[in-house]
Amino acid sequence: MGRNKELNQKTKDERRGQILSKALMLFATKGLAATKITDIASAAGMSQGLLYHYYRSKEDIFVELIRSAFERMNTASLELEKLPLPPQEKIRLAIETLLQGLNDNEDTGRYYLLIAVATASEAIPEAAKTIIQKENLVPYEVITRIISEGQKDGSIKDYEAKDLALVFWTSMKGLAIHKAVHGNKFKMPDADILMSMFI
Amino acid sequence: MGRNKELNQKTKDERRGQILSKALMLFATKGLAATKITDIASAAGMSQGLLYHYYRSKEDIFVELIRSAFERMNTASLELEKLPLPPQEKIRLAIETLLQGLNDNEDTGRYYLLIAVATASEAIPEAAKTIIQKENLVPYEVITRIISEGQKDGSIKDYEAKDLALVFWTSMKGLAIHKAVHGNKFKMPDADILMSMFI
DNA sequence: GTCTATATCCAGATAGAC
DNA sequence: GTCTATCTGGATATAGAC
Repeated sequence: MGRNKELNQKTKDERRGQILSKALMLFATKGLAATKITDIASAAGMSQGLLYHYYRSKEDIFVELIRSAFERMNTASLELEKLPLPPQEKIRLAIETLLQGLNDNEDTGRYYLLIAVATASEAIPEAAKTIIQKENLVPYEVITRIISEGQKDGSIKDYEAKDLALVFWTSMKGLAIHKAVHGNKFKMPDADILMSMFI
Repeated sequence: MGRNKELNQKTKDERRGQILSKALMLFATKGLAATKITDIASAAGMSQGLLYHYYRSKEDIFVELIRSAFERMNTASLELEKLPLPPQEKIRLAIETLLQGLNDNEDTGRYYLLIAVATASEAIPEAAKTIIQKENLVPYEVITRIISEGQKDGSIKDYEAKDLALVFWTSMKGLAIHKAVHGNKFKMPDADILMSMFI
């Protein structure tokens, strides 16, 4: 009995995961408003009606994805900061990991694209705006701290740390968008190019 | 008689310009699908009905803006290339002009944002896709040529010219998006930071 | 040229059968 | 859990009066 309940919960979670994955692709390439609930349902292989068994609305799905995107990005940022590496190596690792992620895992790029497009748009649910406002700064702050540390020991150039952090993230998001458009034809730039802003 | 016709045409063009300017702001901040035709009409101070006197559809307005955005961007690129300056000075001028434009003229940032978002989106009119496909490469090609020239005389670093051009433009578009979100709170980074990838 | 009113359509969400 | 059928609302575009 309890076992059945757990099993049901598990398959339900899996189903939700499928829906989220398809919705991520659609939201990233078409945006929230242009993505129809039927698009998501048919991409996930179910009827519109059934989709409402798993999510209460299109906006709920969107908010869930935004939450998840920031959780991944911010967790990764904070993990990076904790690594026992000198600051400039953290920056290099961040650049290489992000470029690699964009190349290898399609969802990685889509999460960044989703954040980039959602952050730029006013036409998103209030709940999503709240999350963005609360979470958006974390990666900037982490990178700023790493850069400041590297500037103290002289291993990172002496531009304003905030400026460097800004250019770091805007460049990454720009690359994510480009990747989303050109897909596999897109050859990653050499990480050294980006590194040369820092060292 | 002919004079009246000209005058009418002129005020009509002005009215179209007002509509385009308001639509640009809305499309840039909300996207095509989330922008309602009534939003545009009321922002331009007219009824929905009247708007259809000037444009046949919301998509027509969008396509017109895309066309105009690329015309500006590509003209500016080609003008830059023709200037009697050494290659690395052209790069520096491009960066400074773009950062300045983002700072001073609100529409400049919006045009870049419109291009960035439209290029990333599948949910745009076919006519817009055609324009993008045809025009999108011009700035990349111009910058690539300038970089190659600078590499011949040794004044620009020897990374792959195409990679450098890609990072150049993706960074610029990333900054444009950031500017659109944070508006006036947004302090431009030092142009030297971006230059340090090239020299 | 400009407005209000309206026809038409389409998408989000619900109801109810299986 | 899953589907089909349907209600409802809202947005595009048109018609017609001024």
